[in-house]
Amino acid sequence: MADGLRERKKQETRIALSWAAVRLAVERGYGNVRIEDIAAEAGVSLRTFRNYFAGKAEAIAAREVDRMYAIAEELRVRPAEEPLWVAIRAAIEARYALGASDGGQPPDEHWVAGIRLMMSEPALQGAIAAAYAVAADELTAAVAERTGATGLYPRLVAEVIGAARSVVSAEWLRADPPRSMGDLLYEALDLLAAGLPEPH
Amino acid sequence: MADGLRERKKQETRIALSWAAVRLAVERGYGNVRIEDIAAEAGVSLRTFRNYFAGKAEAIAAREVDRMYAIAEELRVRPAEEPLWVAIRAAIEARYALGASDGGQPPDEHWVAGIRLMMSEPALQGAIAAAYAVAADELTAAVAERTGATGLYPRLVAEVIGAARSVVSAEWLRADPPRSMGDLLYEALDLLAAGLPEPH
DNA sequence: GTGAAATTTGCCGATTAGGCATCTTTGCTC
DNA sequence: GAGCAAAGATGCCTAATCGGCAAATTTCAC
Repeated sequence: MADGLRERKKQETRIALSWAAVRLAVERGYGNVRIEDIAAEAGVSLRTFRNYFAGKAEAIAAREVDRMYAIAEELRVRPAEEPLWVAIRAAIEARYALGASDGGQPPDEHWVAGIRLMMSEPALQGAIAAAYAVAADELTAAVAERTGATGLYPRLVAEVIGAARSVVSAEWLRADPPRSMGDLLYEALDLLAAGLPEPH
Repeated sequence: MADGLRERKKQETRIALSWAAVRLAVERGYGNVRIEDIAAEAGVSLRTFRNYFAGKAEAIAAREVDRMYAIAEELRVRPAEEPLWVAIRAAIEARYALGASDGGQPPDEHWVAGIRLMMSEPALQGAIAAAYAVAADELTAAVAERTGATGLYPRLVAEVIGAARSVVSAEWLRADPPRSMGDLLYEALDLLAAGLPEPH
C-alpha cells in the first residue's frame, strides 16, 4: 500500500536530485553547477531532471519546501482540541528536530560555510521564497481546517510562519556567536504572538 | 542634482520595461511573451533588457518591488517620534494610494481578468516573492533605524509586512464581492497587531 | 571642450526550456 | 502469472534564454 512502489520511487528520485543539487552547489559553488551534472550525480537523465524541477534553484529549494509540507501534515495530525499556536510550535519542533540537530551533530565547518555561500545567491533566495508560496497553500488549508476560519486569517498565518522561517534561517546563518535554531524560532514566534510590539 | 540625468533615465527605462512586460503579459498571456517583445515594446535592445532584469518574471515583479522600496523610503521620512506601526500604516497608505485608487477608477474588467490570469502563473508568484526578498532589506534597514532594534526584530517586521502584502493581494484578486485594498490591508494589519489569535 | 566613467548594443557560444515520440516500468485484472 | 493500461524515463529537437566581451554612444566633472 502506502501509494505503492511508483510513488515511493518518485519521491526517492526527487529527493536524490534535490540532495545532489545541494551537495554540488555547496562543493563547487552555485554558478558552477549545470543541471546536467545534477542529473548525472543522481543517476537520471537530464530530461528527467526537468520533469521534476524547473531549474537547479528549484531543486535546491525543494529541501525547504518538503519541510514545510511536513509541517502542514504534522499540523493535521495533532489533536484538534490543541490550541492553534501550540500545535504550530509542536509541528515545527517535530519537523525541525530542534535540539537533536543542535546537540547531536555540531554542524560541520565546511558545510556551513558552503551553505552560507550558496544561500547568498539571490537566485536561490528567490527560488526558496517562490517555492514556499506553493507550500503555503498546504499550510493554509491545514490552518483553515483546524480553525474553521475563512478569509484572510488562514493564509496570513501560513505566510507569517513562512516569514518566521525565512528570518530565522537567515539569522542562523549570520549570527556570529552561533545560536540554536530552536532559540531563534521561539524568539520569532514569541514576537509574533505579541503582535510585534515596538521595542522600548 | 537629484543624481543627474543618468540615474533618471535609467529609472525611466526600468519602469518602461516593467510596464511593457505587464502590459504584454496581460494582453496575450504570460507564456506568449518573449523578452524580445518586451524590449521592442519599450524601445530598447534585447541585450539592454537583460542588463536590467534577469527575465520577464523579474520585470513584472519590479512593479511590486518598487512599491516596497517606496514604502521603505516613506518610512524613513515620517517623524521619528511616531510609533512604528502608525508610521508603517501611514507609509503603506501613502504608497498604495488607498481610497484614491478605489473610488477614483473602478478597475477595468479586462484588465483585472488579465492580471488575475497572469498572477496565477506560478513562475510569477515566485518571482514576486523572490524580488521581495531583496526589497525586504531596505525595509529591514528602515525599521532598524527607526526602532534601534537589532537581531530578529527588524527583519521579522519587514517580512511580515511582505506577508501581509502577499495575502492581501491574493485575496483582492479572489474576493468575489470585491473588497477594497484598504480594507483588506487594515484587516490584515489588525490581525497581526493582535498576534494572530485563533478565532473562537 | 575633453577625457573618464557609465550605458547601450550587437555578437556569440553555452545552457536552459519544454513539446513530442518511444521505450520501460508499475499496477491491476482475470 | 500473463497481459494490458497508465505512468514514468529518456532521447531528440528547436526555440529561447543567459551572460561575457568589446565597440559605439552618452553623460558627467573639471
